[in-house]
Amino acid sequence: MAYNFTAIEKKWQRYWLENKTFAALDPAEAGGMSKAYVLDMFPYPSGSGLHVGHPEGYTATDIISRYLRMKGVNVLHPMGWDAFGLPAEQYAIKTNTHPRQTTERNIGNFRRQIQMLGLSYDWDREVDTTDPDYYRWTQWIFLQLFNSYFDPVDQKARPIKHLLQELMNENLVVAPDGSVVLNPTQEGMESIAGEMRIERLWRELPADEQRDVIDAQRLAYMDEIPVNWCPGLGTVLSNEEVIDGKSEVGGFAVERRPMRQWMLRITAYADRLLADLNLLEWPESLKEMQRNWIGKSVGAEVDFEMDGDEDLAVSVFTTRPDTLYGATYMVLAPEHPLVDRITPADRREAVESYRRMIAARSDRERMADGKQKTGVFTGAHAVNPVNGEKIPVYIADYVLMGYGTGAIMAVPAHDERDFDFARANNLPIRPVVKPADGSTPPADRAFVGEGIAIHSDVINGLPTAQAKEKIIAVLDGEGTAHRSVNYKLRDWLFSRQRYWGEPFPILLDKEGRAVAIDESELPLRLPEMDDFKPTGTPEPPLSKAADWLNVQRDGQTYTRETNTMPQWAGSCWYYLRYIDPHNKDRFVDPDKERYWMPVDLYVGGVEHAVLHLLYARFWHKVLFDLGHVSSNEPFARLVNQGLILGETEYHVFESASGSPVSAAEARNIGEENTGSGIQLVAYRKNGDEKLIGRRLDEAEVEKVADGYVLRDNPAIRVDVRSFKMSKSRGNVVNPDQIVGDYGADCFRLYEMYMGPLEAQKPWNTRDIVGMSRFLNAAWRNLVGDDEPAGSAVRIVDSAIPDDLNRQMHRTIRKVGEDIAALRFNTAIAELIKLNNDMGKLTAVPRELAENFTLLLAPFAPHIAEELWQRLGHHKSLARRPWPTFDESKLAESTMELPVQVNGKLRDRISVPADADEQTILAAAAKSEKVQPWLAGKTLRKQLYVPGKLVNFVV
RNA sequence: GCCGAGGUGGCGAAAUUGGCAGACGCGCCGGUCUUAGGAGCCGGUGGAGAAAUCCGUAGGGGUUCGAGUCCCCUCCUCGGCACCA
Repeated sequence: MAYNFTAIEKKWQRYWLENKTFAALDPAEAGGMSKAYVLDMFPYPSGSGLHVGHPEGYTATDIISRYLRMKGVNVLHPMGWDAFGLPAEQYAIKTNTHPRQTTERNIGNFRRQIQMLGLSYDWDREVDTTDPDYYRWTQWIFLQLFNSYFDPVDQKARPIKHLLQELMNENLVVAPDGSVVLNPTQEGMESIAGEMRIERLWRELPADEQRDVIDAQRLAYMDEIPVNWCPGLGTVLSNEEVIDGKSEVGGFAVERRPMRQWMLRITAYADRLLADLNLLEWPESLKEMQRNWIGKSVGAEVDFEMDGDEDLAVSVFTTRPDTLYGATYMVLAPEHPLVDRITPADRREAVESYRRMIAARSDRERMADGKQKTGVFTGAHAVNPVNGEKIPVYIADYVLMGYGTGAIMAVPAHDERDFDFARANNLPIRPVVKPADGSTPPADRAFVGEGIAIHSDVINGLPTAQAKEKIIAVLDGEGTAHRSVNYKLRDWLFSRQRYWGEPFPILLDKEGRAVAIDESELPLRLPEMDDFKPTGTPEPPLSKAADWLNVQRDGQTYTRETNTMPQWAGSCWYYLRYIDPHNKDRFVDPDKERYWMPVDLYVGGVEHAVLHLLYARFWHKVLFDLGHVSSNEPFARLVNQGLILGETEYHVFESASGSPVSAAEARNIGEENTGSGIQLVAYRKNGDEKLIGRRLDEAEVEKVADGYVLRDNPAIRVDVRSFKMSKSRGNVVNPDQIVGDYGADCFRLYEMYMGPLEAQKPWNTRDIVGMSRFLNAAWRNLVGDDEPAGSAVRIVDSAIPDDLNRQMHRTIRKVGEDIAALRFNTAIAELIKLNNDMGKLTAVPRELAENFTLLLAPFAPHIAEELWQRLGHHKSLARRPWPTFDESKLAESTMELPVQVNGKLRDRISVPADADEQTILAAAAKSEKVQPWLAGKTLRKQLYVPGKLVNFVV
């Protein structure tokens, strides 16, 4: 009879909640216990509920947490809700319910689903980013950003007060562009300072300008810049939220338009965010994604004077200053501000029409064009500072305004893009670098590698690295170039024109300048509104909250900032709040923070690589600089769980007429939403004919040598693959269903047994039964078939047979090692093996039964607790000592050794474990199966690898 | 195109330092109990072969007594980036 998992699981889930079994101890109570902070990426509680992908990571961290508790470690293992955000609000609008209601309902459903899996969270530490007691501190951290600036000398954030002081005591001065620079007179530059002095002292500035200067230095600042405006969502989006020119949420079109927005100065931290990746135990691929996103490139900015306008120079950014002599033209981004100034009257028409053409094209169309490079001559010429040569200036959309200086020197001989453009416009191509190995580079494309400088005057003969150094030094001396570093990373666009987010703790005066509200006024609550819909314009919904909007302070009228923070704000620091979730005075108590941080293990999906994980690291570093946290990085070790795909599907391609086409004949296989759901589509090789995939039943296909074919038409190859689970594809597996049918313990085991945690793997419901059989067999082994309630009839107080004792110790070792290394699949395999062996006994010795139960507990906690109780214990096993293994019990008295002849296996011999090499070789040579292979041959060598094998070479 | 990860039975996967390829689970085959089996139990299961034996870790080459594992080349799959100067 199968064990009653439903009753058992309910019973123990209630027990754990009522007894607060998994409460983490505060440092004061923990004594000498070591700590472990084991964290899951908290979910966005969507309306569709938990997905089978969520419990994969949650179960992994749960196993670790339960294991560590049994090892006597103080474990912090919390869960919460990232509950602000677009989907809840979109849903609220669609159904005309307040997002607060839908969010509460979704959280309730998520909590129920997560608790039904028996995960050992400390529920007293649950956080919800939409709770005013939580977002009060999100707003507080925003004020920290607002009241700080980045000190470029020390490379760290400091309070804005410090900046003010430095300006007032004239260590810093204000440059013409409003930026803050070191006072040259403080730098031993008095001699030239007199004539160069264009910077101004703080006290010389009018009050308004003083405020502008300070505001421009803040880590949270307002700026009017071109942003990603998404009319479909009625909000702007950050670069990270735009994928292929469309919104990541909903897939709506995004357009560039200038808007005044809150920005966070993450670029100031680019270097530290990049360098500190080396301190982290994270997957290499994920670190690489962050490196790519930060996109550091080291080079030089070089000034090119404009021919005929001595006052005007255009600065270009290049990573290859060693190729300056090969620059045969210059290109500005079409929207570059100097274009109007340099374009002579007779070229205006051509330039303007090109710009109009570019503006009408979407990013998509631009990208689709690939190597087709367009552009027009401006009519102006620039002077190359290395040789005085006059080169034509073009505008072309392959140069981006947003990167570097928005202008390049074009070296077609050594840059692919410049090469393509030069070819298309008949511009000269002049090689100035030759390969170091003396080979001749192909003439039909650019040679982009490093080499030796040629035709380059002062740097002739130098290898690339040295040539770069020297040319920068020479030009720097002439004042026409300087070393420069550029990043792809942009400042973080931090405003959203939506209702369901944290309000900014900011007031705007009549001139639109920002004033922070006092910390004592936090939290600044979202106003209750019946109409929270987007306005259809960039004006945020909060502007409709008339009572809330206007504020009187000191006789002045202010309006509140009506933008809200983006979804990522709350998740930037939630791991800190878990440490001290009910603190009314601080966002986290410093002693507790020091005890628990950094997070020892963080598990979540790779989709957060450049959003959450980069933003959170940035906030953490700011908090660190300001002395609010003790750690430089928040997440010491991070693991990405692999995606769980839907069940494997078989498709045959069919032409429009319905006749089958072999998958071998298909190209560009992809998915398309055809209105009747998502379909697999492809095109016929050597043609444009569109093919549609038709889903097949497993029985209709057959495996052949190197693939699958139609059973009744083996000439037709079949497409076999697993798809990402999605509602529109209809292949989503619901955890409620699985837990109902098989129980939570079985579900947990199956998810962990599918394969390595990090691997992407297809779901296969049919396989679950294996884990169900395992649990039922374990139950039968210990409890028996028709047990009286509460008993464990198959337990005896006798010694464990030798071979089983050895197996038990082996299992204790293997399971412990595997859990520590997150190899849950092989740990479970070992438990199954031990259980299979126990099944051969007529009764199970108590020690074996108890150890097995404890080893099983992290994986299948409900059945383990029940078995533990039936074994006569009255308290939960959650903090029982983890079994220990005895090295001496692992040793066998005899060992079986393979015997090879010329590396091929011929026999296995059994010898005493302590036999010496001579004895073993002699025994091996005598083996009947080995003899024929040695007969008549000369024995050239005999090898004995201790404990491993014997090999004869003949 | 560039970067990263990977390719092992019908399927999911194992395999410390190079040392018995396929642990464990699914499926499948045979047996058993049963009024019944989509339950349980026992046995088998990489391919070919009656067997001896041979062949087998994407393909090709190499190093080695010995290669899934190390080196070189090629192919394929997945993920990321993609005019970033």
